[in-house]
Amino acid sequence: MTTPNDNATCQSCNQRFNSIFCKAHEEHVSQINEQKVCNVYKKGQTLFKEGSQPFGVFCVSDGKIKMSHLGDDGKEQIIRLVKAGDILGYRALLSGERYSASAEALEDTQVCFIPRDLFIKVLKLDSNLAFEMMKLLSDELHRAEIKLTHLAQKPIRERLAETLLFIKETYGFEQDGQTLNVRLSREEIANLVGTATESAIRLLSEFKKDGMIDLEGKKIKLIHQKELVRTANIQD
Amino acid sequence: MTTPNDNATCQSCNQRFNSIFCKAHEEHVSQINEQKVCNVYKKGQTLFKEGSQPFGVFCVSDGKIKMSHLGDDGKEQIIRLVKAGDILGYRALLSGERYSASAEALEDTQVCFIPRDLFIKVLKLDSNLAFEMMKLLSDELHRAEIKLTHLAQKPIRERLAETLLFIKETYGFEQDGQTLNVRLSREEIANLVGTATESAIRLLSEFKKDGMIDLEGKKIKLIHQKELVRTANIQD
DNA sequence: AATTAAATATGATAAATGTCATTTATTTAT
DNA sequence: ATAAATAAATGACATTTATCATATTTAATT
Repeated sequence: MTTPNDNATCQSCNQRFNSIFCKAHEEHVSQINEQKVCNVYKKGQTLFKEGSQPFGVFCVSDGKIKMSHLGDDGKEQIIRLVKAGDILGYRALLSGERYSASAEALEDTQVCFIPRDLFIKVLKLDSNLAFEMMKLLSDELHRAEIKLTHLAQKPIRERLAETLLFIKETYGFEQDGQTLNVRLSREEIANLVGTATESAIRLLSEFKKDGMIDLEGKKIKLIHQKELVRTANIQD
Repeated sequence: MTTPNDNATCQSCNQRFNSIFCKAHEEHVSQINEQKVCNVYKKGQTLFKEGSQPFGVFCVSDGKIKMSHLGDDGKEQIIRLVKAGDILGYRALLSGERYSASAEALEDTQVCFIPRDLFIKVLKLDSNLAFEMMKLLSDELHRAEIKLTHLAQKPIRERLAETLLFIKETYGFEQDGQTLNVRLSREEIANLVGTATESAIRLLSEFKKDGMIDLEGKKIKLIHQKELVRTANIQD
């Protein structure tokens, strides 16, 4: 939580026009405002767990969250990185299923909870919101399909480079314009890439040796982005 | 096209209540009926190509279609199997992007085309349809995320078994109750699993030797499903 | 500050999977 | 029906990646 956020009301929320609610009718926003329940999750805290019942959606006003599946052998696969302005928990809700992923705060995070019935009601009344929701789902589906293809076809080196660039796209840089604005363990990076922790560590070291990145504890600097892009070998 | 289908009108279409339009208002169905353009695609024909502009959505009244990405090195990754009652082309349309996948008929297929503006208009007016659409997108997203996790974590043997079961779920069996009701090349099966063609071939032979399946040209019989399920090692 | 625990790093090795080459079978075209 | 082309099968081998062991560094706890 770097930027302080007045999320006393949804109307005055920093993320008001940086969210799925950007085109929602004012009246609906105010209804959401009245029923929302705000909360802070400390780094490492769980918002919800795979297998539990969704009772609404979460709207992030500040902070960072990872969403992940637990694979059969207990290995975590991170499927989404959530940032301020994003909502989460909608997938299971709209499918009418239990959560298929868990959500955990990557840093202290401020979140508002919107109850199920209200969210559904507003979605029904506000076609702008409904279309934004469909666009969000479609975009996520696209991302998932691309990732799926890359997991099937691209070597780990390329996927790691791509992942670093994806983290940058999501969370951006710190003030220095180089350091990724999130702290992830090597294991988390591996679970994002879809590889063994040791392989991720090894390749990060290589990337450093090759002068593409710099490592300092959990800080990762992208010092030669062009080369990273080339390494990622992205066509789409 | 095994079952003959009177798709003269959407109202009388076999798939009327087996599609996303099941809960749509009659009036909207009739509007779609008036503007739809029906078409037959022969086996191997392309409905649309990755990179081209979507002008509407396709609704399958009979037949089978594969949707696939072309990976960077030109290798096909099959991301969806489409059957009668399904719609396709909605992902790109709702994202406002060009197609990110190509669609090709796996057998002679009957399809109706619904123009973009009408589809959007009906989605806007018919909240039941909009919710069905969101559910469809959410379900597809779920599937993609599970697949992504399995690609990252499960060995090919398990993924192949899972794929065979997935084909069964999608297209079912022939009259004998054992033969998968679709003809796919070994290469296509590999591109569904996310592996090299030779690996798919080898493992299919093993499955046969192990008595789980029977192979006869492109016919695949699941003769010991229980064991296949065990091999797939599915937890979710 | 000292101790313990956890995370990161690195080497050695094994296992999984892909690639290439070749044979055999099947399909398609003439 | 025969030839040509394509797909399937199989072996040999190379490459990639995971696993295990261990060392080193960093962070957490007393």
